[in-house]
Amino acid sequence: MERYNFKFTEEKWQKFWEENNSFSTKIDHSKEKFYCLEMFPYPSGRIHMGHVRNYTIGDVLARYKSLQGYNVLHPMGWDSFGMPAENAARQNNLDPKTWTESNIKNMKSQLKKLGLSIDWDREISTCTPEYYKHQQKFFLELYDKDLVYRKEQYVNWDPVDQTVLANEQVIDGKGWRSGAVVERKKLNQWFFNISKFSEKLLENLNSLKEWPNKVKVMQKNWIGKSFGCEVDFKIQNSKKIKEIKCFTTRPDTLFGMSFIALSVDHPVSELYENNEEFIKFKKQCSTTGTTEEAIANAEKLGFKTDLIAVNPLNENIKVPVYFANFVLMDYGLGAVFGCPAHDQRDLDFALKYNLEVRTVVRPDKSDDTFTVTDKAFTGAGYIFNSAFLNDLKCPEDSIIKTIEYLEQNNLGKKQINFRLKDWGVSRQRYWGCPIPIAYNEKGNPVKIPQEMLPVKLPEISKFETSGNPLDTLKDWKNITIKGKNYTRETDTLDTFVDSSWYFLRFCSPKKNDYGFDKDEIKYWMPVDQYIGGVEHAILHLLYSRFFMLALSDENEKISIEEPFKGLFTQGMVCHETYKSQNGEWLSPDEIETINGEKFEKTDKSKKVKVGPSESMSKSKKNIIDPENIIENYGADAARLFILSDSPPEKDVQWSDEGIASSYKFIQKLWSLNAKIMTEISKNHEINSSDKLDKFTNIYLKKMTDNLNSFSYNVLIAGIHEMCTFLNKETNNKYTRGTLISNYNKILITLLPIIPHFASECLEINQFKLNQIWPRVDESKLIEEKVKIVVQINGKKRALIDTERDISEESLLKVINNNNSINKYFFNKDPLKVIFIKNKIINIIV
RNA sequence: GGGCGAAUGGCGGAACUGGUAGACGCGCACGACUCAAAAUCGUGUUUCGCAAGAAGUGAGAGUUCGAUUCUCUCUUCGCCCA
Repeated sequence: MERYNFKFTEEKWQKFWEENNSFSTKIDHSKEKFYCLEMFPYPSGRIHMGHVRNYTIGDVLARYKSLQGYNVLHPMGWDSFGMPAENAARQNNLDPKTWTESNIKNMKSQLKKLGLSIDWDREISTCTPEYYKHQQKFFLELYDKDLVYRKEQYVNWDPVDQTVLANEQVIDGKGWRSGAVVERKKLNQWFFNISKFSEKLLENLNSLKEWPNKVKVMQKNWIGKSFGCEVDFKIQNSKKIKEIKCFTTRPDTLFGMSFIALSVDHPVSELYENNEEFIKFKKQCSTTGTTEEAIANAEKLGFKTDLIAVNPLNENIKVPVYFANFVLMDYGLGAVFGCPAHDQRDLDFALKYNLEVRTVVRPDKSDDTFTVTDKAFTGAGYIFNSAFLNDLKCPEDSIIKTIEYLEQNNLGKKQINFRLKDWGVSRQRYWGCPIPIAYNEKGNPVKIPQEMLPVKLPEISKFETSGNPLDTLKDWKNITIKGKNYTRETDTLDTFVDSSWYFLRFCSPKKNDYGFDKDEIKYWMPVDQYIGGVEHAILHLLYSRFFMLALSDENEKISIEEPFKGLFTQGMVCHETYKSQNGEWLSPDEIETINGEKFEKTDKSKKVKVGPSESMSKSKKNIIDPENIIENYGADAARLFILSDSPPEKDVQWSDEGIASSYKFIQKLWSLNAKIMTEISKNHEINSSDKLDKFTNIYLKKMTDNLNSFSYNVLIAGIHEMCTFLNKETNNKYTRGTLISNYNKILITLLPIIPHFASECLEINQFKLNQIWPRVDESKLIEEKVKIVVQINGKKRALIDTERDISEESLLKVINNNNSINKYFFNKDPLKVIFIKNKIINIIV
């Protein structure tokens, strides 16, 4: 028998699918639709194992749903704007467009080699004007709806690269590429008013039944709804400032207040504009990063003003007002009152500046000795030292009571606050979607008229200077609209905008006059199953949800609020890490294993240090190139292995043994196929079909259940069992008809996982290629013989074969007559018997 | 510090609503084929024990006839937020 030639077979079927447009889809109202989407890739040039895993999981589902008779939409595209293209262009002296396009070409051919059931007619690329022109229209649409606005915001500015850095690009206060000390700079930026939908985005999470709970929790925390109250503090000694409003979630600790802390950007700061000490302090604050974490970890610093604030609940408590580095203008009102005893940050601050620490909550009502000294008490308890609040249960009763009092006396009001901030979408970069805005001489923005869209990115041959090339392209930058002169906005949009609506574009990728077609959307949306990495659990998913709301709000064209009905987050692909004796990272193909020990390939006297298995990354060189794997083992083996070792939602370890074993298993299935075909040709007429029929149905049930629950690793275990069983069982001389009908069904179940192999087997066995997922015959699942566990005092003592539905009495009779069991309760009367039909009997003696 | 989740053989992992713990794979051992090796096929493989048997799902308690599964406390690890 010939060995299975994966190279020949895989090429053959990929060609077949392409020539027959096997996966191209259109609306078909006679069928139920299924929109299966995997997060589209950034075209870095080569696919990595993470892609292989992501797209294999999606492909198994798409092919399975398709076999079940659904009209499946399974598209693919490219998230092709973004920084790596600019970096590569600078390094290699070419332009981002050429670089990106050639990457797309490479990656597309690599993806095709995986045998994915993708409708390539719907391919989109976000860096093309055909895509981003619609995005510009959406931008203006949102602008008209007041969902887009401009404001000044601090950014991380790299003075060498002349560019804005994202928080994660700032390492130890320095730019990740230039190494220059990063400055905080205020820039005018465009924002999407995502916070308008805070409540809706939070509330709708409840409707997402097919999302992993942890993602919903993450989003909930990110939106961060908090109940609290706005409190008005009278300022005693200033003519200009009469009052400062603070937001707090703990108004019940007001009696413990000992200072007020303001953000350096708080309006009150105008009073100190010319104060040199204050200017110095403000500058010092600007050296701490912009992340909440950086601010939380930084030493608490303050600048004392001469203002004195009065406690609204007790006029005798008068406290100083500080500017402090841990208060942000973005949160609440940029002003908080400090209660050191019950907030660690406030306590750190108070201890530093020698402020009073007044304890007002204690864990126990009667504990008169409880006082906070160096550790803030934030737990639940009872209020004391607080006049009319004394002895109230804290926090549940005390907060309500305080807010009631403040509202009744016009001293403050109940307030809901969200942590979610508006989405800054301006990026000072070239390789992104141009923002369709221009400015007049006064600097006021105007929309680029519809007929002048798209605002195309001007082509450049290479990056010469640092900074954004759009700033220096005068021909592009200066424009005339209706005879008047304007300058263009030179910022481009965050690439998260590109990916916030691409799933809509896939429904009608060629539509020219608008981003999507409402009939197509109505049929295909929402995405039934979205699959991707958990690293996008917050931003990408939240932004996409926002976009759906922003577009459907006041827009009767579509009435879908949530874009992704089901979400599945897959784990990462890991590999062992290797280091040479002098501590350099080594890649797996620089290693050779001799007698279970690992050595450097180039010098086999050098032993290699094996490190823990970690997510594949360039920096640790623990990367396996999927293209090599496909070349050496085939796409089916790669697909099989990436699914077989771990549940898809958990991390999987790539191993040489594993992929080799999958490869061997396919060869084994190939021999099995040959064996069965030989048996079929013999056409025996002896055996009853019962045993084989039963097996097939049990197998089918398992396969179907495991596919529905994403238990792909268990599903593959089932295929192994099937192979072992059939190898033995086909010796039992079944009739031709029995073998064909059972084996045909089994081959169909292999189609989603190893499609090339299964298609080839179907074809050479002369089975039909277009078949539907086999139905489970429930009547065949019933066993007439069952195994019953016999327990004595809860301990398993025996396993007995009986006929189905045996009664407790008859079973006890059998047990009493069985010497190997009755020895365990010889001479003792059963105290109690627990009997579960067809399962277990437990005798207590 | 808060939230969420996890912990099962040498390893990756199975176990439906509480009912045979360790499916399946890797690794390992032995055997067959071979002059030999590779490949392939077969058998075995939680631990202790020659065996009968006993113990056993991170640790400790609890509920139950019965707990990997439910409850509580703790430990370690992972992720998110701070």
